[in-house]
Amino acid sequence: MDSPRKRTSTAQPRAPADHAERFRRVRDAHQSETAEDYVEIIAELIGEKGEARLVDLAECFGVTKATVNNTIQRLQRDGFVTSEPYRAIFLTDKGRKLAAASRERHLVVRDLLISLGIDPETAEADAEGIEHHVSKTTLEAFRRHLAKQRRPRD
Amino acid sequence: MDSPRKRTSTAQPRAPADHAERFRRVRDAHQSETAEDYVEIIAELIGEKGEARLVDLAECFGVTKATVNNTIQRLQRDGFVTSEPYRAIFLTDKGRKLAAASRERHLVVRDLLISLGIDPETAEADAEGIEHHVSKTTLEAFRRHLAKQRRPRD
DNA sequence: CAACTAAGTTAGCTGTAGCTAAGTTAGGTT
DNA sequence: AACCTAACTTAGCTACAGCTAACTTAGTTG
Ligand SMILES: [Mn+2]
Ligand SMILES: [Mn+2]
Ligand SMILES: [Mn+2]
Ligand SMILES: [Mn+2]
Repeated sequence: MDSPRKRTSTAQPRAPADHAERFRRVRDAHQSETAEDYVEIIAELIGEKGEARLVDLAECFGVTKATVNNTIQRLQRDGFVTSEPYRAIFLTDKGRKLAAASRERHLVVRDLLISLGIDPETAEADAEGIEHHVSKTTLEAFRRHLAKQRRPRD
Repeated sequence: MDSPRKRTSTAQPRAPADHAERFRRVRDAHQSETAEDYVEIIAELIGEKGEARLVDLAECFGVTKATVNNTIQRLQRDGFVTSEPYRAIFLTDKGRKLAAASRERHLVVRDLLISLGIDPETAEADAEGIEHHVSKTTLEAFRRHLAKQRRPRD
């Protein structure tokens, strides 16, 4: 007598306090967040050093190797990476796709912040959190704004 | 032989892959997030209906009453709210302060998104997640941008 | 004033994400 | 070939944040 998951989905005339759906989306974003950051960094490491080792990830995220190990197992379970005991970590196709999209979005968010006059250091830091909450629509708007900036008078 | 918390803090010449600190900040933001959203909504409910009831919060966040109950206990433990069994929930001074700051920031973030041409619906939704990752510096830049927009030629 | 119901509470479960401590393995050095 | 050590794994813990199911209370209503 309590399950809050269903929502009539009939696109009602504007429910009073329709906060719930928004908060649900934020919670969803938090779920995807770890995967997005991991595959992005893994792709980066593979690009830079040829392979992604657990110890590099630990250093990169500022967590212990044990934590990374757990996370990698979850990512493997969810089909983003493959890895055999004591070996490097690889991306699946699904992982590579997510990595590419995440990287793109990350850069757009960072550049947008910079375009608003924020210093690159802060922009990079804030982008790391903001990126996961930027919808397709908003990302598009960010891209448009950047394009406009680049050629002010067209 | 593994604790990743310390960082020499000597402000080194730019460590290679200084990602760690950024991710730490994102994790911190996630910790404060629940408190920020709750006090904001509680303040809103008190403003609108005179009091904030557990059942309203549950509806608002789209979670069960049991979940809200847990959260309120944590918020009480952390000094943001007071509440006695079967009674309404009130904000402490600390809670009211956090609520005011959160609301302010929320509005700035939302308005900034709108000012970039994003529809209010999407802006509101994305702001709900983004707000928690916007630093003081970035918030200031957002405010500046909004001021500039409002009076285009000064 | 009794009874019903909505609101709130409690107990007990799940999964994520972090940690420490202790053990194992792979691969380079001698 | 043996050995060291860094890399990795495992086990076992914590807190947060969600859930269901069952229970209790407060307040309204007949
Ligand atoms: Mn990123
Ligand atoms: Mn990120
Ligand atoms: Mn929020
Ligand atoms: Mn908010």
